[in-house]
Amino acid sequence: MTQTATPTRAPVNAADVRWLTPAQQTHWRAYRDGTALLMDVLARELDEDTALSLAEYEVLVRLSEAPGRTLRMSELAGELAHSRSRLTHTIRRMEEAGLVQRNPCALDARGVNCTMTDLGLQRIVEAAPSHVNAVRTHLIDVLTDDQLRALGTAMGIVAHALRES
Amino acid sequence: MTQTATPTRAPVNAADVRWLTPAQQTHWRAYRDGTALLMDVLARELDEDTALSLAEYEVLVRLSEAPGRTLRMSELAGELAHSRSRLTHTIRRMEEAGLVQRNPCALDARGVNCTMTDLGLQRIVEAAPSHVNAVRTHLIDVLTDDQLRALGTAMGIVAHALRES
DNA sequence: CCACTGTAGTAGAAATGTCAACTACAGGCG
DNA sequence: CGCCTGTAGTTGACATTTCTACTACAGTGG
Repeated sequence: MTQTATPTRAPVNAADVRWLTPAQQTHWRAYRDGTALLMDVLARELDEDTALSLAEYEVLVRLSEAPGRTLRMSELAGELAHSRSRLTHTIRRMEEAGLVQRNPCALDARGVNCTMTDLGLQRIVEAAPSHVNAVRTHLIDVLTDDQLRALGTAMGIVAHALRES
Repeated sequence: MTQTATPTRAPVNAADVRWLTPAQQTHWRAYRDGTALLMDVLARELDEDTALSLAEYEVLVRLSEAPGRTLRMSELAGELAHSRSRLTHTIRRMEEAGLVQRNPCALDARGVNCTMTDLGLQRIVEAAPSHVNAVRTHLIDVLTDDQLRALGTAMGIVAHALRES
C-alpha cells in the first residue's frame, strides 16, 4: 500500500475516538516523560565528557561496526532513523571536524560512501566508556533484567511496526 | 549530595568499563531506535493534521488539566522536562499565535503564570482525537496490555531515578 | 536592614533540525 | 534509444533548541 498524493489520514471526529484508558494514559506518559529525561541527561553527559553530540556519537558507532568502517549515506540514515537531510548536515559538520570522510560510491554513481577516519575512531574509543557508563547509570542499572528485556521487546515491536509502513 | 563546581563525572578508563552484555545492547538499541521512529511519526502526523508541534500540544495538555487552565512557567517546564529557556521560546511563539497568555504571578513577583486561552482550548480539543489515534495506532495497539504496562513501569522507574538527582 | 545565595524567567547568538526544492543517476518499458 | 518514475544526496531558507549571560525577586542569616 503506497501513500496517496495527499497523505492526510481520515479526520477523526471526536465521537469516534477510542480514548486511552487511565492505565494506558499513565503508561504512555511515563514512557514519554522518562524518555525525555533520559535522552536529555545522556546527551548532556556525553557532550560534557566528550564534546560529541548524541547524533555524532551514533554515527560513529554505526560506522565503527560497518565493514571497512564505511556505510552509504542512506544506510546510515536508515539505521539512525534520521532524515537524509539531517544526516547530510551532520556528516558535513563531522567531515569538517575530520571525524569522517565522504567518497563517491563506485557501484552506484548516485551514492556516497561515508568512512570513519582514524581520528573518528580514536574519538569514539575515548567516548565509549563514558557513554556506556551513563547508559548504565541511568537506564540499565535502575532496572531489573526482566524490566530491561520487556522494555527492549516492547520498543522492538513498535520499531518493527513502523518500519513496515 | 550537591553538585561540585565542575560537575564533570570522574573520567572512566577503558579498563574499568562494564560494557553492556549483548542482550543489554540489543534492548537498549531497540528502545533507542523505536523511540526515534515513534516520536518522529507522532510529530509528523500531529503537524500534518493539526499544525501543532508535539511541544505545543503537550503544553496545551498540561494547561488544560491545571486548575484555572494556568500553570507557572517553571511548573510547566518541570512537567514537560524542557529547559526553562526552551519553554520561554515556545510560550512566546504560542502567545503570538494566541494559544496562551502570560501574566505576572501575584504571590511571587519573580513568577509568571501561563494560561491557556479559549482558542488554545479549542485547538487542543480539535487536535486530541487525531493525536490519540496516532498514539494508539503506533504504540498502544501494537502492544499487548502487559507489554504496555511493562514499558510504562520501566520508564517510570527511569524517570523517578532521574528526578531524584 | 543588608549581604549573600538561590530561584524564576528572559533574550540573543550559535548550533541543530526541518522542509521544500533541486541535481544527478538508476532501472523499467515502449 | 528515449521517456518516465523513483532513489540518493545536497542545498539554502526557515524553525526550533541550546547555551550563556543577564535582570529581578525571594529567603536566609548576620
